Amino acid sequence: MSFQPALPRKSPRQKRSLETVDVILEGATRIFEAHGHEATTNQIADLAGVSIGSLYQYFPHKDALLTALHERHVEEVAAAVSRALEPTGRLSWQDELRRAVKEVVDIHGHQPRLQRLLHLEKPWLERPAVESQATQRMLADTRRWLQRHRGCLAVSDDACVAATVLRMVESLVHAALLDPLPTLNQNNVALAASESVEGYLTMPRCRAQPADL
Amino acid sequence: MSFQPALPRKSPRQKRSLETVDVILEGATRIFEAHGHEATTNQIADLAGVSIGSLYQYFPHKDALLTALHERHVEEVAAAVSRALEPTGRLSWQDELRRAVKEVVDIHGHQPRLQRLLHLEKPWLERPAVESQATQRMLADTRRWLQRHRGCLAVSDDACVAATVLRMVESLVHAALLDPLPTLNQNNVALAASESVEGYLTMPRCRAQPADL
Amino acid sequence: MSFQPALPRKSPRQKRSLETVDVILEGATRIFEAHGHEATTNQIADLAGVSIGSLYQYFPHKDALLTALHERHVEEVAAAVSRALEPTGRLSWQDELRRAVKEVVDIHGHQPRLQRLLHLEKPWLERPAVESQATQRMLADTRRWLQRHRGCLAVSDDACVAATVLRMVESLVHAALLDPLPTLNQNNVALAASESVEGYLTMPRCRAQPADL
Amino acid sequence: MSFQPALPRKSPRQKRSLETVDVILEGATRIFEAHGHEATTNQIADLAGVSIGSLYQYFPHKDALLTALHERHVEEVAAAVSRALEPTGRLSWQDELRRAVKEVVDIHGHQPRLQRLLHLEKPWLERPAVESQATQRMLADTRRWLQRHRGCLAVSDDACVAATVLRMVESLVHAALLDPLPTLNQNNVALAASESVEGYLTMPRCRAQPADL
DNA sequence: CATGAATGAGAGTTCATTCAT
DNA sequence: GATGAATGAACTCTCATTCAT
Repeated sequence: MSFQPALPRKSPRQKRSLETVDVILEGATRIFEAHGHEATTNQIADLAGVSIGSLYQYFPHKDALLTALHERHVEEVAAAVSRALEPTGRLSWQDELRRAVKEVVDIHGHQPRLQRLLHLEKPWLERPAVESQATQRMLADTRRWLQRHRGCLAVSDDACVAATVLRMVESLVHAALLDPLPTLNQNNVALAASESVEGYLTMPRCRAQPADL
Repeated sequence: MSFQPALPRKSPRQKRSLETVDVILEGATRIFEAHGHEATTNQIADLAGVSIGSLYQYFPHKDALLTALHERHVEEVAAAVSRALEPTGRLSWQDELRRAVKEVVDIHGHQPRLQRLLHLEKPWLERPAVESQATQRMLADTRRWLQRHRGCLAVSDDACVAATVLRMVESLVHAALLDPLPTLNQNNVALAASESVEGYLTMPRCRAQPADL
Repeated sequence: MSFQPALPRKSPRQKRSLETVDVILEGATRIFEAHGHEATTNQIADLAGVSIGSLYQYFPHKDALLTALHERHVEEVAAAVSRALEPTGRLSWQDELRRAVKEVVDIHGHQPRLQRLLHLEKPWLERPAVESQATQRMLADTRRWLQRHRGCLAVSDDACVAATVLRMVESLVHAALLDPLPTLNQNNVALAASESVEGYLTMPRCRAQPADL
Repeated sequence: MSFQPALPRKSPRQKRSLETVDVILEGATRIFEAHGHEATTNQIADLAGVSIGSLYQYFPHKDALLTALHERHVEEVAAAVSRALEPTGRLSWQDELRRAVKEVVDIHGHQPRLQRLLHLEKPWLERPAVESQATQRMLADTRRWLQRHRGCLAVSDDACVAATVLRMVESLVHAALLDPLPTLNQNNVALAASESVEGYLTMPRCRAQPADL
């Protein structure tokens, strides 16, 4: 996965630089996961075995670390979704869906606290191009998948449904992993999410609008 | 709605005290909404028009403010859901559902950033009893509603479905308000959420488990 | 023991007032002993079962509490010394001395931390008249005792020797109680102090001054 | 005198760091002497001409400054005593004693208020190893001195007598410097202390225990 | 390029004291 | 007189960031 830190002070062109960036992000992952937003840049540099000065060589400020981690995460999810929704020919649309959901659940299981942080801090981070690109890719992949199965699904507004589906999965997964209820936790999110989406995609689309809301 | 601040240093017994607590939480709401976790206790006290000392007389530390705000929010949502899901006789289950979703959307529309903050910090706040009580109440209300409409819905595992439904609504609403996509934003969350839930509740429950995931 | 608080805002003329003052000083003793200078006026008022406002009715500021406690202590020591050094006729001067030392040790054993605080903060407290009076009394008592035993002791400069003797006892007792060494602690201060004084009082007074210091 | 700050956050490895530590302790000495425990970490940093951040890089909290100063003081006294009690061959034991006492008096004359503060806080400071080592050294030096003069002194329990002697000197010096009486002040402590010790060391050791105390 | 000592604005919090009730 | 809610100056300590070495 080719990766560029957000607004890097200096582009890591040499091999050692790339390793340094990696080692820093590794440390950042661990420290943010452990301490949330309280994590300090010095802790991160220490854990990474790098001087604080070097850290600031590659990341101009603390949020750049989160931005970079967020990019990585989005890329990872987008890649997984892309893979899972590729046409197989062998699987039913339901199974393809479940496969995709399972991938997403797995990815989010690793660093729940960091995920939460990324997810919720997002609006205040500088959004690098790569982020929306990945999002666009996921939306496009999902739309293609919907179209491929248009026979079974009878969905009219592709774009809107794709967005809703992605959000449903993302949201339920985040919620279940980070704030589990006795009856909705890590073990059954995947099922619940898949079922929700299936239900949503197969519901009768034609209904009367509600009367007096 | 009877309200108790989390772990108050000194329980406010006199009328003046209660007003002080209220005015502080009012200020906290506004400042947290404006500045997120960067909000300063001094800013809050200032906006509330009380001295910083008074703030600390009722809230032993900054997080206690968030805890109290969280309680209030949970109570508010629970009350709204309870109200919306009450038997009407006049409305279809779909309309009752939409009414409830709309309430939830409205509540979350007020202070989106604060909501996000509460959501982010929640797992590290001291959870007061009232919180889980409200959650329990919502779950119970939802189960009762499911049972009332069991004719149309044919749901087997009440508890699990109720939790999933609540989570779907909460999650989609949060996501759409706080990280809107072009095709899934404030204007159509309510619809998308209602549709998702409807789909989920009406999907054919009997299916073979997937083969090779 | 008739007692007047230092600079009382209002003289406690009525019985209830006297009780209040007493109860406050009781609380102050316990809190200062437990927390040293960190003790807060609110803690003291709480423990005394009195409102903070009432405390300030009788003691215009925090140090006034220490001043009052110091007075009480000095009075107590002076009274004990006075009693112990009274002519008995039955006891040798050594035994009278030991009796006095023992009294002093006993008094200081009660609240060592408070004693230390009083002793070391003393120069920054406002010295009420009663304090130096008590000190004068002790010095006078000691001089009288020296004179009574002048046959055995052959002391020339009464005043200076009396001061030194008092200081030796006070100092050794404080040091041994508050910063005990393995070989000089609560159990043997009394003996060590008595011996020191005995040695001092019986040493040959006529000596050449040191040569080249 | 090799010196280590108490529990340093970061051990100063470079020359610059060592200078910083020194300059901070210099400032701390002056400010504590001037203001007692009211001294402010910011005042100290200011006077030292370093930022408050630097201060906290080497001293994890305010008390660590006192701990470090205490160490320095103890080391200084121990070194002085050691030097003064070294065998000379030329001087009588009385003169050696007086020389030692004079050294101790001189050291304590420099920052009386700081000495007092150290003495007051001592039991609540974290005692670094160096402290008790210095104390042990002083005790050992004193015992050796006692033994060297055992011909004149006929002391049986070395350890106990050494502790008592050290305490006598320390205590009298503190008392006279910090709470002088008209007849026992800076000018004659040295004499009074020496005399006390002489008397103590030459008193007849064999006595009957007191009858009825 | 790497290092890590230095920076300092500003955060959270305390507590002696006042004064309206 | 008694109460205790209110005050706010002042404190300790943190941590993102810089820059001389």
